Amino acid sequence: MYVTIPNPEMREGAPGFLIGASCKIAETRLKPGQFLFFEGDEVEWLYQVTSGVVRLTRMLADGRRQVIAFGYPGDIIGFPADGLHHTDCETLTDTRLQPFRLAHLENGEGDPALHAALLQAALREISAMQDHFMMLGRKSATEKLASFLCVLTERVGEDLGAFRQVTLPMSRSDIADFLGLTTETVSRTFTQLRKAAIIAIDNTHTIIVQKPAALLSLSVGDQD
Amino acid sequence: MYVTIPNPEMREGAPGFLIGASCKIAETRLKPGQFLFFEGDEVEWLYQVTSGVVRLTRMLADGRRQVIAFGYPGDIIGFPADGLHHTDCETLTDTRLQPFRLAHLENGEGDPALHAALLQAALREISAMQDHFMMLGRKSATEKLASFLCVLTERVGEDLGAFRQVTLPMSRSDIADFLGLTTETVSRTFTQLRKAAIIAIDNTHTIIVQKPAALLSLSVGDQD
DNA sequence: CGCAGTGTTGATACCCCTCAATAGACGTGG
DNA sequence: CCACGTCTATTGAGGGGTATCAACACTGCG
Repeated sequence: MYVTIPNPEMREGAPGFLIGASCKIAETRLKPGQFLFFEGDEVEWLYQVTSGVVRLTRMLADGRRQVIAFGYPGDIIGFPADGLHHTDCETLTDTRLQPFRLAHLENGEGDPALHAALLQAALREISAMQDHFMMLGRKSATEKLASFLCVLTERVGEDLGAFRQVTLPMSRSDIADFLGLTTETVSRTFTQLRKAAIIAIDNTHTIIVQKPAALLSLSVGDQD
Repeated sequence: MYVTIPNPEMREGAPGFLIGASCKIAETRLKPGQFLFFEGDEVEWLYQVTSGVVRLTRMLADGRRQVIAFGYPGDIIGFPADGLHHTDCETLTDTRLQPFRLAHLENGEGDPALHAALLQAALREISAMQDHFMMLGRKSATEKLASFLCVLTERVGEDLGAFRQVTLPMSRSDIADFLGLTTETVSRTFTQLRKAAIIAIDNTHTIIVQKPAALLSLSVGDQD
């Protein structure tokens, strides 16, 4: 999931869950902090997140890290290049995953609907990553964090009477490495949004959006 | 083409040219500055660049632009999401393109080899974009430009006795919008590399790499 | 020759990073 | 239940890298 350009109509749409008839493989269950695969591993399975959240990361030789994406329910992860994983994948919460054979993407294996769904997921991934380019290359810290919160609130937020609440299972440094910022800047930007009464911070990992419209404005750079 | 992480072994490899038996559609020829498609257009064709260079861009409402990729010979462009293009595509030079029906990616249409090749191209695209995330999110201006020049030199550079020469058909502002910088910073960084005698600038669009090793060092942040 | 577009260079501002200290959250063990 | 240590998050001070604004040079073309 690339948390980038807020869109009230949710262009991407939740891909829905693929319960192909030919899918007889049992769901995988993982506890927080477990690794599903590492960069360089051979790809045998794709996974659709059923519940929970995972984090895809890539490292530079000198230790700099980039969080490539967060995987939320409905997202399909594990697409290979040249047969190999090019990211690490770690769970952030209790997570359930539905595995699919890579062959289902590559040749369908007798389930054209599943094949088509996996291919569409890969293509949507490309488009979503393009949004994220814009985020990383062209947006300010405030725009980045506002976009991040907008999209997450829209997709996984819970209604709370007048407001909307969203749980952030990832650390500040995960958010920073996703948005191309430092933890300090992320923290300061949270504080700034809180002081502007746009959000409230119930606890570190629970955000209440008090002014969704203002947050959306900030995310597209209307003002700052 | 995502010009990102220099790799002497060229992990991605040139995808090679797909001259599927079932491909009877004539090559498309375009002059510089022509548009192949726009964001929002319906996707009917994928294209493999045969010769020339194209530029894929995406715009923000306020005019900020992100160059998503440059398409060099061998690259396949035009992957849709939800049936639509999500970038504009403009030629930078005289360009020849081999069109492929989208259906060849979606269901093979009787040519499994072509189907597989197009799918692998899409998957490699995902991996290459992940490299570009690292570039946009975590690299300095010098590292960005050095990486850019390293990869381009490796892939489309010409031997010139002891040195290597590369032609840059794109403008400084195209490079800036690709790397998440301003034209001024790109220009200054070029000057800095020239003054360090790492590159020579024959003319604006022709670079001679005098110290490839030094350029590679800069690209991975060994020193600065 | 003159003009427009592109690229370079300079001066300055400011956003974000870096380094550092403090505060808060969480788990463990007494 | 509290004391303690560790890890994460917040806040502060200061500096650096890149953007911004502006002027000038270069190139191509009518």
